[in-house]
Amino acid sequence: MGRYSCCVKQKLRKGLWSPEEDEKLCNYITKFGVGSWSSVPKLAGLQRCGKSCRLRWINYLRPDLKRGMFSHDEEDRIISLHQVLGNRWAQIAAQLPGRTDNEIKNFWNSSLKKKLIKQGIDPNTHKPLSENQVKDEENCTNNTSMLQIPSAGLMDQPFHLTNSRSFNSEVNGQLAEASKDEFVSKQVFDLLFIHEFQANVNPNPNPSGYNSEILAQYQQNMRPNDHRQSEFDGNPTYGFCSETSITKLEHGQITETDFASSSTSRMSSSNSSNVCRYQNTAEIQMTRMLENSDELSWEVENKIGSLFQYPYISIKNEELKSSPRQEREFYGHSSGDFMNNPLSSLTEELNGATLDVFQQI
DNA sequence: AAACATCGCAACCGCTCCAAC
DNA sequence: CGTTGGAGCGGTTGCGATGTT
Repeated sequence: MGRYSCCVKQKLRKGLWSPEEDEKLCNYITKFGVGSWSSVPKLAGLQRCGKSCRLRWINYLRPDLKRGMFSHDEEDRIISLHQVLGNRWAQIAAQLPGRTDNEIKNFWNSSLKKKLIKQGIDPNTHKPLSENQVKDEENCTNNTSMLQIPSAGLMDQPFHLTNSRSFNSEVNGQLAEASKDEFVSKQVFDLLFIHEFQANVNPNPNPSGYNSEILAQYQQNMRPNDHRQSEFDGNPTYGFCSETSITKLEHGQITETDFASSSTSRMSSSNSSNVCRYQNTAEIQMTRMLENSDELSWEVENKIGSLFQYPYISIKNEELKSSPRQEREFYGHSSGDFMNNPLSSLTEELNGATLDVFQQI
């Protein structure tokens, strides 16, 4: 049985918004703020559903929205963030003040994807494409969101996120789809790489997969923070996990460190103490990983590089506004770039370290 | 100039999550 | 503990603008 949209059900207006409707919505929200979206249309005198009003406000009418083309900086950040987050547009948008998830999603699908393919990079995996793949990618627009997570444990069994609700495990070149329940639940994926990474460097690896105790704790303790808290605050968010708690392994126990509430997630201005505090937090994370690791692949290293790059890029943005050349040199994924990172000592430490992780899931 | 193809963006749809009851 | 409704997310669609033949 199909579902009817709320607009159809209530015989409400659909389609493009007229300037008059925009004005009504703007006036209402400016006056009364956003309360319950479902009551907004009625109170604002609009023949629309609340959902439609919400979308119109968020994607178009919000005063803090940036307009116009994406800058080169934004482009780079989207690509880098997508490499880590996949199609989690809302989380990507949270790192780009003034941009909406919809806008970024459209920009990705219409422009960035093609750009990467032209550069010989698979937009899904962010890995180099073979010649045949380049042709295939150019010829067919495969909409499947296949995020290969190139993290350590997935070296032998790469994972593909086919969509946000299921994922595949590739074993010996064969894709075997499994429901999220057969694995560890979507939440674990939502913990993002660092969580995944840490879950797998637990000191008591279970050869059959994730340590069930740790996983249970993950599922119990960890969930992405409500993004609503940061969506409209107007402050740029910094730090990789601004909307996601991050965990530490302490004596086999998982404790929660809320990035959003730490100094790392938000900076009102450039401030060196923020750098230090971030670094401290990162070091806690990384040290714990190192304590439980022996070796890291280049993939893992790159991943970590990407992971810790964002906050620093943000800081650099503030610091290097007057020096576009330096700024430009910093972006990207080369090791040289990362060497300039205050966190570079961490990556140096990772070289030659061993990681006994991600045997399988 | 007209017809057709392609592109980009705004908006919609269907789903999940979660809080309230 | 099940149900309900609101909010939000990601995928998809529709349509106007632009380019090409």
